[in-house]
Amino acid sequence: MPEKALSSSQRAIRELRSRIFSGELSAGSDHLESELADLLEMSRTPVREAVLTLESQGLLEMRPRKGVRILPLSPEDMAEIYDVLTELESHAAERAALAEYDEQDLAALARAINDMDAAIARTDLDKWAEADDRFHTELVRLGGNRRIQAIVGMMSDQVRRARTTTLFMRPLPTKSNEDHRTVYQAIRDGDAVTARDCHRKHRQHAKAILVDLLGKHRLRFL
Amino acid sequence: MPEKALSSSQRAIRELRSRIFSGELSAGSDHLESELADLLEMSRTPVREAVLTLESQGLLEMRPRKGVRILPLSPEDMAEIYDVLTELESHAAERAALAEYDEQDLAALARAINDMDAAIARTDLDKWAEADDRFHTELVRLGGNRRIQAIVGMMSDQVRRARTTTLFMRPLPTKSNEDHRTVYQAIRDGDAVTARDCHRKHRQHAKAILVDLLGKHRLRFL
DNA sequence: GCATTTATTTGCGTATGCATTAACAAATGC
DNA sequence: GCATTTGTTAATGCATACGCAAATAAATGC
Repeated sequence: MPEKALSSSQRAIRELRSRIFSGELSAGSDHLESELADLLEMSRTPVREAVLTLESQGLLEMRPRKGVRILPLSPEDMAEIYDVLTELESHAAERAALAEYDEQDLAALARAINDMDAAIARTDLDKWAEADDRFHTELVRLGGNRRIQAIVGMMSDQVRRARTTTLFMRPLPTKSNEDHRTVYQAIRDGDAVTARDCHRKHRQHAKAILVDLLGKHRLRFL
Repeated sequence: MPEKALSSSQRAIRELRSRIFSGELSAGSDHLESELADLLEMSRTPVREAVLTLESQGLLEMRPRKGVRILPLSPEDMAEIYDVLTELESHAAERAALAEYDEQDLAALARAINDMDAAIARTDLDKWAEADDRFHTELVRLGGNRRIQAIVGMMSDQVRRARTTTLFMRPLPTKSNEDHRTVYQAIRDGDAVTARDCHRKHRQHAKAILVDLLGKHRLRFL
């Protein structure tokens, strides 16, 4: 229960991330270090450390004398990110299938799938997105490669911002969950090839839909 | 020619990296921030910023009151890294094949292959390793995905340390260059599937050899 | 003699101040 | 009137300083 006592730098990272995702710090905007320090009610030092970290994660960019710039994502960026996610997640799916997990181990995965079904039935897109996130995170975790987990985590963060915008522009992702179930069964049955290929197609499909959507709506930046 | 004037933080990053790769800062060793500051002849602040960056790149770890620890790489770590490299590089190979490059564009790739042949003929393993690096870097560059370039760059850095040790324990990589040529030809001919699959097998093979080597020599950490 | 508590040291986290440098504006020369 | 130069401002990069928390050593009680 003494869950407190997070260092200012860590808080700065969390706060800045959250404000970037919420749009409070919008993409493309410039901010001074001192401005961010005021905003978070701490001094420049921890803010600077947080900004350094977030810069190396590709969320923003420090430009001397210009301020900190929240990086906008172009459709090309989204395509790049989806390609990385596609390759690394399908590898994770393959590995998960080879790991001989039992249903117990896969419970979280199954729950995420069910939650998505439930959310779709209620047309609750936010809940669906949350469960979808959970599915992918859990899948990668089951893959067992911690470097992949870290990379996918970073890339997913960047996608998350875009999803807020695009989620309500696309048709209900009803078919998506069929893919999830197939991947789940393949993992449970130890069918590595199917797990890999199916998840790969799933992600490639998602990428195609997104890129198409961005093109249709002339969304050059997010 | 006024190529100078690099910020202290940037210098700290370069210096620390170089000293980590050279072994001057050996894996597993602990160092105080102030100690590193003395070593680089600057104050703690830029060192701290550099350490933050290198930590997010997985080269070291900050442990409060314990100092910064140069992370050792276990065989499991190497396996993880190779899996990431395998997936992302084969994607790059696929994309490069689809990009319709002409021989002009692929000149650097061809040169790297020839340099490897030459190095093998002279049994110059260092030169071979350098050219091999060049081949993979160029391949990923041709793939066109900048995020993949960044990730592969980071992972390759980590492998580099291990390679210094293992390079002289393995047989001459004569067969390796056949793979490189096949990939090259597939890219030139626009054969994406072959480029992808062949490079994938190439990397998986390299991983197997390395892991086997580490196991044989009981190298638990590098 | 061992354990628990207290004191001391040591290193990190954060703040603050100063120096440096780039951007912008104004002024002067052509 | 335009360009080049100089001056001013403002934001960053870096260093120093301080407080706090943790690890270790010392000391006291049992």
